Amino acid sequence: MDNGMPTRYDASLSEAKWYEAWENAGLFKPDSDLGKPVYAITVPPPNITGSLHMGHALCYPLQDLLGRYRRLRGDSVLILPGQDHAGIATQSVVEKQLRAQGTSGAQIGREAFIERVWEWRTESGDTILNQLRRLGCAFDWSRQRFTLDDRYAEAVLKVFIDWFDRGLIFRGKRVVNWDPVLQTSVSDIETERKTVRGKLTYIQYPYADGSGHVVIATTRPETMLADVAVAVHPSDERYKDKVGKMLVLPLMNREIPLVADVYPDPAFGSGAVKITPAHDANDYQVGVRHNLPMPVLLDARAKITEAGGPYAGLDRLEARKRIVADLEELGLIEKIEEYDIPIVVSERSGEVIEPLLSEQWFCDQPKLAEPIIEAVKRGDVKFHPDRYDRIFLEWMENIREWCVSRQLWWGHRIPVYFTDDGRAVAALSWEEAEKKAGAKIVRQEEDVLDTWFSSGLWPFATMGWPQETDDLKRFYPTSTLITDRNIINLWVARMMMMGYDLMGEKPFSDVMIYATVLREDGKRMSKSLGTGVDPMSVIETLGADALRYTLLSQTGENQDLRYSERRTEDARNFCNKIWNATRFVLMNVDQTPKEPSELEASDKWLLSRLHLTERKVRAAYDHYDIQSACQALFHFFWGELCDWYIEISKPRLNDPATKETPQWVLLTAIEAFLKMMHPVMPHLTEELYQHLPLDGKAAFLMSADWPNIPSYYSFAEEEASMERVFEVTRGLRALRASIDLTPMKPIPVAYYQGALHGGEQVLSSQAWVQELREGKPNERAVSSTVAGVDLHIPIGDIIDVEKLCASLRMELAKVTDNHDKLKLRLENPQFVERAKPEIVERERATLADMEAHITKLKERILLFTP
RNA sequence: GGGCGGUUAGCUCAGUGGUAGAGCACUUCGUUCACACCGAAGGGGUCACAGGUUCAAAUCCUGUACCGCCCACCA
Repeated sequence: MDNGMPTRYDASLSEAKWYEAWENAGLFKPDSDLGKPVYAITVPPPNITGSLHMGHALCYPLQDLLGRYRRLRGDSVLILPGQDHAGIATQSVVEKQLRAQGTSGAQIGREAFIERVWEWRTESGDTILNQLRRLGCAFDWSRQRFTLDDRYAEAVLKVFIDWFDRGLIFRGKRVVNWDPVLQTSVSDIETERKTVRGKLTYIQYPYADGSGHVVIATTRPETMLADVAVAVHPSDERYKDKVGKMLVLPLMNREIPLVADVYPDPAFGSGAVKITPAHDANDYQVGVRHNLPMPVLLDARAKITEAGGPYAGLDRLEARKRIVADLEELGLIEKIEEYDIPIVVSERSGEVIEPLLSEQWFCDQPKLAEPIIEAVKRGDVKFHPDRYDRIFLEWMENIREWCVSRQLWWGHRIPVYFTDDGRAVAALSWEEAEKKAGAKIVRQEEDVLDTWFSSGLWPFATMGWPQETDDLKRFYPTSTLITDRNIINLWVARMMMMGYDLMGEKPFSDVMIYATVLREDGKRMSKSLGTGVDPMSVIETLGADALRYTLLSQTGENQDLRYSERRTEDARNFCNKIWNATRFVLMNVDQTPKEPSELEASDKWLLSRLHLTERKVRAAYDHYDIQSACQALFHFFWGELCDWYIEISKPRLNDPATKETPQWVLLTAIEAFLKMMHPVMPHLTEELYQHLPLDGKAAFLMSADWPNIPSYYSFAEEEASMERVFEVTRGLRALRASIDLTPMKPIPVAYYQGALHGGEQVLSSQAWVQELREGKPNERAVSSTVAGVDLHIPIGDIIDVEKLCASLRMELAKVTDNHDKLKLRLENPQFVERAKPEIVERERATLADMEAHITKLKERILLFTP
């Protein structure tokens, strides 16, 4: 009878088993039936340096959920995973390893270094992918891609060459973010803005003609060595007659001009700004406008160059101290103030970023952005939540050139070759470059491309582009992109630009932005601070499905999600509840029951709820509103199927003459529920599905169809009457509990007056009521009224009369209070006039009920008052 | 400086005009053969604040405060 199923669900037994079974059955690959609608996701590639964190444990199962859902709905689904070489992140990890071994990249050279990185990748690169398997992600591993695979790399170079030839990529001198430790330019996303307490130093720059001085303020005094001007606002009265004069740059004894420019804010400090074009993006603009020289003061390691004269060779911070001291000695320091300085820090090295003028490769994003803006405005690509439409558009409209070159080794080397006569051509190889240039090539560009350049091709390079593969034809454009909000601009925008430009079509239709997973206290999880929760250890103790449910059931339009392990325990309990309820059904059903011709009210009620649940869940999944789907499923299963239907049907199940109908209803409900729950809890549902005695079921739940709940399972009348029955049942239980003040045996008899709508059976099946009678008892009883039904439980004299009266009076006070308020409202002519008629009608009925209730309460109080 | 999100029960959050909801936690009761990772009954909220619109506001409008995130060239 117990069919061998233990009383607790053991996640560790099921999870590995079913994952392997699915994979062996080839279920992670798209259906070969070309007639089916397609659903495709190219999964955001995790870094090869990565290991799983809670954000991943949400993001990847979310994609798995969508894939599994669409599969059940009958689509041919492709979920294509892969990895990103993550240039700067990976290179800095390997550099660190080399340093620990007492060597460095510079020492072993480019080729040996790259070899080392590849070695490291094969060693530990697949860790995170295996962790995704552990989470149950049904991804098509046979199509797995890596951004440095040969074919992928060729696609990257082809794009570069194409854009170079079309003038969309060009070389230029700009002020970029320079990381002095990693010695490369870095993108804005690889930097972090902070404010630190520092000093603002006011320095006097004397006029060359001896007519006094100008005071400038700076947070980086050492940059003065490369100053080429001082700027003031043209409208600034204080300098009206001084513009054009020359100043003597202290310490360097160089003459620099006082220029008028719109950049300085006259309200700030003295209104005069020192101009260092090579080390500040604003100053650079001023330098360009006034055609000023741009001496570079810092080298790649942020040491002072020859341009710094006597300070050459010093580190910038050392130079800063010396310069302030020297100026002090000269009496040129006006004052030094404590000041909150905004600084930019490299995410990878932690070092303060130096703005540095250097020669880099740039991509003309403003040009590429044009079609994107139109597309989003047209609704070609939609964001979820939709507020991101505007945020995205705003950024696209203000987009700037993109520095695509990195001074790294790990990545796609820029395919630009220089000829002996100084020209640059882009080509796939040295030979091709010579042919293309018609000249001798002397060297190839050393820099590599920004990681985002290659990941921007992800939706189509993974499918074999630039070849016209079958996958591309079938699955591009993809359906949904799931990502976190931090990389909308850096990654999503690039995929859009590259997709529209190179494929002539959007890369995906929907972009879903998921919540940031925070700690329980609302703070960020930080790996370096050790405040993160490790998903793998949670999976070990509570199971992958419980973790998935925890995160997915909190996924909607919210921007943050607080993770609490307690919630995963609740989710585990839910798994167990599903396990045991199904176990109960299996203990009572040994073969497929036939669909009955006649249903009782409770059967119709459950089927009706099932029907409604299916509609809710489907709509919720369709709108990425996973939390509503989970809520509907939880409520249906625990609150309706378990709490009510199973209990109600027990007497019928125990009688061979009546058991078949509830058997069929239970099996129908369980099967449908498992299917709907499957995208969230794939392992548990598969395990249970395999036990179900269903004729002609699919080999795997994973490959089954979405449940078909016919609309004739909708029974409004039975729903309403059963709800009333439940209310009465709860009322009787409450009545029982209210007299349980003293030890009580089961109630021998309960009375009722009023229409039970077929609920007699439900009430008498309650084991604690031995007999149910219609009418009113002659003896003393406690009573209450629920849903228009009077309930009485005879009590003899074993009761605390005072306590009972007190609680009756409290109830009376409460009801009277509500009654008076409602009455007042109904006496207000404006309410009766202006409110919707059905509202007024309803309120009148409520008032009548309240009046009846009050009368009864008064009677009952009298009954117990001596 | 600009923009966005949030503020509802002890905790985590649903709830877009009609007398406040869920899960957990808490209190009391209960080991009747699916499940104690369970069941039953309870207690608990002037819906951040101030105005306004409306017969009616957690819900719509305006403003304020606090928390968080994003963007930004103030030395």
